[in-house]
Amino acid sequence: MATMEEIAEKAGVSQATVSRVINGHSGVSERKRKLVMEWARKLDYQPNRTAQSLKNNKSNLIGLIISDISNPYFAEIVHAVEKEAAQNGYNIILCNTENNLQKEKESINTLRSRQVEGILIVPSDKSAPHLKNIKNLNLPIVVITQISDLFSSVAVDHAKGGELIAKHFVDLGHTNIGYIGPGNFEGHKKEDKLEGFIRGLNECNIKLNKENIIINNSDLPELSSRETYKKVSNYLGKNKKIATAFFAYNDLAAFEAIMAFEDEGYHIPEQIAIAGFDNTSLAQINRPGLTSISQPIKTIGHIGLEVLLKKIDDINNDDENIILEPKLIVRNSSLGFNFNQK
Amino acid sequence: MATMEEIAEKAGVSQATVSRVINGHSGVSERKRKLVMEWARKLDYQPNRTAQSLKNNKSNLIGLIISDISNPYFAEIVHAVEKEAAQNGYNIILCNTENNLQKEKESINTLRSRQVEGILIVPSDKSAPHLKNIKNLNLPIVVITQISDLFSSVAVDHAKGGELIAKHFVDLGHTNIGYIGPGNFEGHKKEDKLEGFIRGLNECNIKLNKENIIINNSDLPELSSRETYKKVSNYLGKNKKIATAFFAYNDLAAFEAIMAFEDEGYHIPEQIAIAGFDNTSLAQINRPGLTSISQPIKTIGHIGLEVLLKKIDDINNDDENIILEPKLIVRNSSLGFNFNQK
DNA sequence: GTGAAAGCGCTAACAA
DNA sequence: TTGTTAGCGCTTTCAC
Repeated sequence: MATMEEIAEKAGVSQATVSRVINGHSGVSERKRKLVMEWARKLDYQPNRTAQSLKNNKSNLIGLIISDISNPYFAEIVHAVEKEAAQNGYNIILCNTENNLQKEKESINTLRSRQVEGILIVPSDKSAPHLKNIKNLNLPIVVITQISDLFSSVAVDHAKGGELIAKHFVDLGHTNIGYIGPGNFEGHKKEDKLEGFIRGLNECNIKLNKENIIINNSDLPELSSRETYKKVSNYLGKNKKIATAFFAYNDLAAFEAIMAFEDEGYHIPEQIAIAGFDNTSLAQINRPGLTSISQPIKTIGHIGLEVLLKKIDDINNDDENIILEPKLIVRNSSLGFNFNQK
Repeated sequence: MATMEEIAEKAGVSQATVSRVINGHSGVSERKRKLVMEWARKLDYQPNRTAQSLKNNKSNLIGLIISDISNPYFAEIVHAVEKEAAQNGYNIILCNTENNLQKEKESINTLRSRQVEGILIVPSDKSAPHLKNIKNLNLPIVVITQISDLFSSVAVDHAKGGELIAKHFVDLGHTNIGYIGPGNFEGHKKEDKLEGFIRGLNECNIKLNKENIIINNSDLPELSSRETYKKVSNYLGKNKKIATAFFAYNDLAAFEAIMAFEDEGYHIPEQIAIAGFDNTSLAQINRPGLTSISQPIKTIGHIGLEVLLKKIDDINNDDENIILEPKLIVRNSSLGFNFNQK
């Protein structure tokens, strides 16, 4: 690729003058300006951003760490962030961690090495200890889709979302209710959705029976592992009095669960009501439509980057936790339940 | 962030010695090696990849240009490519073009500026003229998910996929058959799937009636535009003798079409058989399952990067078009059709 | 209005 | 075994 030096040579000016012209600085004679522009065009000059970064100590690069891009919800996040970043003159280096903490650590170091100006992260586990170490790094970090007590963050109130589902089930008349997903039972990691769900049920004087909590703490990619499917099948094999309504911690898990239920002969939604979380395109497309909690994805991407840019501008900016409202989207997967069945 | 210079100062050695130690070169005394390593650790040294890139003229960066990351199929591609790249010591700069040719052009220039060593691209339109200009750029480019006559490429045989669907429909007994998607009718861009579909039908002596071709050439993001939905609704409003089986050019379009059909009172699959393309997770999850053409995503990502790395290694390597076999995945969206209906 | 020169952090050739 | 030095492509200061 052509360099300023080459243009300078062709145009018979100094390399400094070429720099001035390319960057639109004033104080260059019209004659030379034109000459330089012409040669730049002829040689198809593209500024070397690596050299610029080194010199300016500014990379215009953002790191984006995602736990599982195969999940359509996270793909939408990537979409929103990339778009927003491009509009602000930034490029995205994407790191997919596959929910692997080790990869997450490595990604952060790689991105630091790459001189990214900041990192947007969807952490595998927001309470993981290694995140504390980065706190003192002087590297702007914003957590998205989860509220963080360590960094600035932008997310919906997951607990509130769980609560909405709980009340929805209770409103419909369910009393024997279950949950499918990761959770903080038995030493597992904290899951706000589950806590909110339990709180919501408790407020209606309903208890979440421990037997109806199907814990899935797989760190494997969602769909391919079929972890949820297995756990649900296992649950159905062991329990006589199965719950009539289940809250699955995300849409993907909900669909896996639905498959397991149906393969065991249970009809959805007539015999079992189910709700998911994220309101992905799948929830809308599927028949019956999946009741789910919608998160304002674009807003999360948009504000997430905005907060990050503010931090980049001044690292001493106070951390802020932007909490957005989840919205219950009711579809037939919960409405179609038949209370008159034997 | 700490630099080699700082480590050198602390350790009382020259910066060159620090470089030798960090890069594991031989010819450094054990004493100094340990000293340097210790200070590197203490200062949490991370090599500045920008400086390395500039010096070595090697960025270890790959550009990945995707037309629409919101499409789960492309998200899977990104997943596969990122994984493969990371394993080879490369990072990915992601550019989403939203099927916008202008953005595609800009992305390519941005990536060149960023000194990427090569580009993996899912082109919006593989016959777009601007791609020819990049051909002479000396920049390794590999097209994925489509076969290209300009660059190395890795993809399934889309025409073959269309053909498989055609034969499947005919095997089932359909004679009045339709297509939904972009195509080369009326000056629209070339679509291999459609051509293969038509060829497959012709071989069975069935003609694709022009009225049953629902052309959707939207450049907008797939799901949100609801372009396909509108086109299908429009088709249903105008036609009396609607086809009994439709091939939609991708799963997303198939689902949009299904919604349109159902909203107009047609039952899927009893009254209309439908098949998609890509075999996304949605196809499997949805009830009825969507008959679709499966593409070996991981293989495409894997081989795509492999071919690109070969080109990076030697730009004079011959172009190669790796054509993979599509596979027909039959599900109820086509099997459940009822031929006995009035 | 213009050019010479320093320097961003690093690698590698050369000298000692 | 070690240090000095040039230079990757660029921006910017300084001197003319």
